[in-house]
Amino acid sequence: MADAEPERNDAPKIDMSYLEGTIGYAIRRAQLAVFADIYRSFGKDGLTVVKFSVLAVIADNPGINQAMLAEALDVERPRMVPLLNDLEKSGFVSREANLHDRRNKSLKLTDAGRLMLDEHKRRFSDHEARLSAWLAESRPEDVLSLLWKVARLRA
Amino acid sequence: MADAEPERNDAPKIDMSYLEGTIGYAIRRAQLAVFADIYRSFGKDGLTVVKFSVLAVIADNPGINQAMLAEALDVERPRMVPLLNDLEKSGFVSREANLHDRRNKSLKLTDAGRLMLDEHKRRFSDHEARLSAWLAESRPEDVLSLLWKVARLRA
DNA sequence: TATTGTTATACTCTATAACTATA
DNA sequence: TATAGTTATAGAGTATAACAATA
Repeated sequence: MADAEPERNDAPKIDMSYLEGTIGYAIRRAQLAVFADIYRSFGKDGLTVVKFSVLAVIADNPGINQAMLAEALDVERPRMVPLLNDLEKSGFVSREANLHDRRNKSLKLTDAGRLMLDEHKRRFSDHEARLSAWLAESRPEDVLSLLWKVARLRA
Repeated sequence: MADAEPERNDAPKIDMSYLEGTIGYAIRRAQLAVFADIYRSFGKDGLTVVKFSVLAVIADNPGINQAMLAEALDVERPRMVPLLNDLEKSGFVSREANLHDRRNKSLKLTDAGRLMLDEHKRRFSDHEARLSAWLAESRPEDVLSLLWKVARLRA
């Protein structure tokens, strides 16, 4: 009943008390629960979280180049290449040559990309509403209990 | 200055306001910051976080089998095999045949495994002390700000 | 039939190094 | 020389399917 006890009643009796008392383990489980819930909202036909993030940043920063985008999202530059290849192939992002500095490519959303992003923002807000409601129910004060509360979102 | 603004002053001016307003993005960044800090404490010669978790669970549940361990840590059963192979090769874990049910293997820490675990628990507590001190400095009340505060741990 | 440990496969992610074309 | 995009590579992590031994 206490928020600090993240037990599942169907699980066998394994002593996890040490790990469950650490913020590191709690935040990892909480993050996985949140992402699982996001994917629940995105659905089978949905974008990955990373691609959604890429579209969201390009939308608010039209003309941004790949290096800046990678830095903003804290992923390595080489990671952006297959990601943007896919998004370009899907018709959501355009890569235009930058005339002022031909090393750069200027990233923009296509109309289809804008529609896809908006649709996923709607789906994302379903997730956020679910999470907010879950936390509003009874929000633990200490950090560890709060993270375990998040981790139990639709556990 | 406000806790809700996770800006880095060295970064270029990119509008990240949408993602930074979501718990999903904040908890991901917070989790990465926490793990980075754990690895800072574990050091170059240290275990991975997963291997540390495996040792910690076996220590408190001697004789546990691989399937139960996998379920407890929420990793797939096949993942445990190379993990335990490594830990066995390193001399930290023993896999004994279970006489009552010969499908099972009974996992135990070796003396070296116990020493390795204890050493890493000490290093882990350094991390936790650093994190606690960081949060005690000024702990934001709302979840989003709290996560961004965590995410800025040694950012 | 069901379960444990295992193998195999495939895809994603992370982290580097190095190449090319530009500047 | 430095930077942007790219290629290549290697190591983790994730997710499934399937197999042998055992129950």
